[in-house]
Amino acid sequence: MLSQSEENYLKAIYSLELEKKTKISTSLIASKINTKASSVSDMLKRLSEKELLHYEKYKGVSLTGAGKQIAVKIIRNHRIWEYFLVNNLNYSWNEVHEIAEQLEHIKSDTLVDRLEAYLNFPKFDPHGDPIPDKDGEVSKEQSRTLSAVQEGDRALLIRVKDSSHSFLAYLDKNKISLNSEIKVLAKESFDNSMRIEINDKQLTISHQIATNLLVQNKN
Amino acid sequence: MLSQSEENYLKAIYSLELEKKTKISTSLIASKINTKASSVSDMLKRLSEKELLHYEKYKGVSLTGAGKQIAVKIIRNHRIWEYFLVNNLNYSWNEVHEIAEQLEHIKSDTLVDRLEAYLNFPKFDPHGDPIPDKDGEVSKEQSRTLSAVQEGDRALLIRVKDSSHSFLAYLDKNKISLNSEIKVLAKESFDNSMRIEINDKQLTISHQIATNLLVQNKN
DNA sequence: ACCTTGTTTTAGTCTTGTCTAAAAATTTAA
DNA sequence: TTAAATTTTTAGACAAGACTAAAACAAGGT
Repeated sequence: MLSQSEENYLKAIYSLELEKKTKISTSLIASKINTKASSVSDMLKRLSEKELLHYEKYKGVSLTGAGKQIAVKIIRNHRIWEYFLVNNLNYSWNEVHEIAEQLEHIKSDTLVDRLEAYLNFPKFDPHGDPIPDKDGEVSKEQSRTLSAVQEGDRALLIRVKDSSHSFLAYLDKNKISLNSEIKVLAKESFDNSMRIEINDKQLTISHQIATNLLVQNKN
Repeated sequence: MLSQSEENYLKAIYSLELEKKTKISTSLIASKINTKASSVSDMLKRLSEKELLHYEKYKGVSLTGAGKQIAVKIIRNHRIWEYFLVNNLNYSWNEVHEIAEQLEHIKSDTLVDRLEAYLNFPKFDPHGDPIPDKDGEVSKEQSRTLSAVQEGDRALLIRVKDSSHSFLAYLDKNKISLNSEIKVLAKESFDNSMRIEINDKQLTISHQIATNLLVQNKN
């Protein structure tokens, strides 16, 4: 049985492996989970003894199959709990992260599966992130960032890349919500900002914002 | 912010204060939470520094107001989560304890209150134990143990004193469930066992069992 | 190849919570 | 009211997980 701390390391390493294509370094992990490189070093040793990751001193790490499986399970737990908090307990999408960070570590062979069934097997969490099924399979949807959309085109906002409180609060303030249609009115080539229309309102957003919004083609 | 361990000590001491009228000793706490007296001694020192209990060496402990408040909050959390697990996720009453032991420690100012509202403010958990409200108030119902019921009388089973897995499994096996009417057919004065009728079945139960079943008068 | 810089690891310390063994205090009992 | 038995506390160790400071290593530039 793993500790919460160990689970958090696996989760962090997993998501780093997805976002960076390179080997994962000690300091990268340290900055991800807000700790010191020396602490990470200690933990990597422990996790590699448990065969949850491959670790060669100074060479970086990669998760083993077993490690990946646990990481996905924790992410699954997290997203299902977030769905519950937003849909059933009326939390808004920027309030749920801290609570789900705790709930994801509850140890039970059946709890999350039953919760998932109770919620009718949701496919995506409140931020549009896909919920892995019991076997860790993720239903892949093809999406691209809003910044890749051509001038004049329309697209459907289906997911946010950044789930930080401040980003979500910005979106709420500007009435940008999932499943809204976005039309790209103009792109400024100088700074890559863009003018968009969403829910009948016009708005200028920076490149930073646009790369954190994931969209699908309108069907 | 308290650790889970600290919260568990407070909870244990609180329930000992309710069941025993005497001062609570180190070894009593140790046996309640399955640890060693020396560990308890250490923890009592820490908790009394935090003003959560009164502690004089060799003299036993009692909770302060602040300590009691925290203990009640944890118990409230526990019972609301148990209610959710049984009523919404279809767990049976003997499966929920371990999971609720974890869920009760989730830190959030709003989570349990919202869950309580979602569940429509239940007054009792699946074992018939009363759920304290937000301010720690418990709606007191008057009950007595089944063993106090006179021969020939009827009563309503409203609560179980022992929530151990084995006791609950025994009750399930014998189709004894909350809110069933029980008629006391005969009492054996030699060993205080009794013959009862419940749900149209007759059954002989030991004194031990009878003292763990709490009943109310039939109205 | 060598030096400088930056990253990673090691060594040693701290805290929380546990344990065992031994000492101190209390209670019981003769 | 002393001695014996029991309970409680202290002392010292250990494990997990974090930190700081120092040492070891890797890499890039010259």
